Amino acid sequence: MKTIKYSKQREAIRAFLCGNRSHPTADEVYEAIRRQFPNISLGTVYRNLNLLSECGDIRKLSYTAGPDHFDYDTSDHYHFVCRDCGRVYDMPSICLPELNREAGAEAPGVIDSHELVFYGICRDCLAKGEKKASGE
Amino acid sequence: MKTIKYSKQREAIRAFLCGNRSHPTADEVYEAIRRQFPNISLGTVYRNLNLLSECGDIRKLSYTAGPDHFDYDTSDHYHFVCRDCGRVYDMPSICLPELNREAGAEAPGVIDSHELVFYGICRDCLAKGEKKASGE
DNA sequence: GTCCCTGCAAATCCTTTGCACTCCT
DNA sequence: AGGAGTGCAAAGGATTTGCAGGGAC
Repeated sequence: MKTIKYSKQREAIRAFLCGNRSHPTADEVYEAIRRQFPNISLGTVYRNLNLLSECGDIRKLSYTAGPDHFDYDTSDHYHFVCRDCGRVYDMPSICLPELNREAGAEAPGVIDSHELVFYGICRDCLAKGEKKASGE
Repeated sequence: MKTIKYSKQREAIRAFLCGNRSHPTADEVYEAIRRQFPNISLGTVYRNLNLLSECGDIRKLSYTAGPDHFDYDTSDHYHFVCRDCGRVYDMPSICLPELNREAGAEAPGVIDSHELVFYGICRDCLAKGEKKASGE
């Protein structure tokens, strides 16, 4: 088991994620932490985000071709991904044990109980799409 | 509406995908088509895959940080993604209208009925993992 | 003092794009 | 002829990695 030493940069990253419910990307974390540590590098942010997710302190969400998102909430919950803007939302309070049982029986492997993702278009992007369509 | 002209490269790509149930990546398509058109370029493969998916002839599956996968089967069905090897599998014959209704009611947007993805570890990778674990 | 962590830059992976040329219609 | 399609190479976004110096223990 690898030893982990204290670093104030890592604690700042952890604290930022903890107080943030929006599943920020590495770049968003970088921009936020930079206000506190102007010299921090993006590489360090990536290294720490990966470290924290390997420890199980946070979850790394790789659900699109775009940038990964990071979630401080490691409890079981599903996500919704907007195909338009790439944002990741929590799927509120949906618990589907019968789904996992039913799906698990036919799946080509073992499904992580909380690794279920719905894809669609979020309300923000729907609103923008309608605005654009009516304007043309 | 943009005019689309015939190209033998595109038809070869379409034919390859049609006869392939494994959701190949652009690179896998490239390697396969190269046997028929040794001078085809990866850029052309990407352009045609995007063109075909814009036409609705195929589906582009962007479910991980790794390479996208392409699916000739455009009918409604769900997918399983292996977090280990990145492969995409079909979820066989699972139809969950009650899931879409229940989930849709609380979702932060409109869910595409067939855009539901289960993440986990596939049987192949489970087998490899066990082999590696027992060997150490 | 040792080893982890950092900042920086270069490298990597996947995908898109600009350009000159070719092929379809 | 006109414009879509091609091959090639360069550019692009996101992430990882190598290295020399700095900090935790």
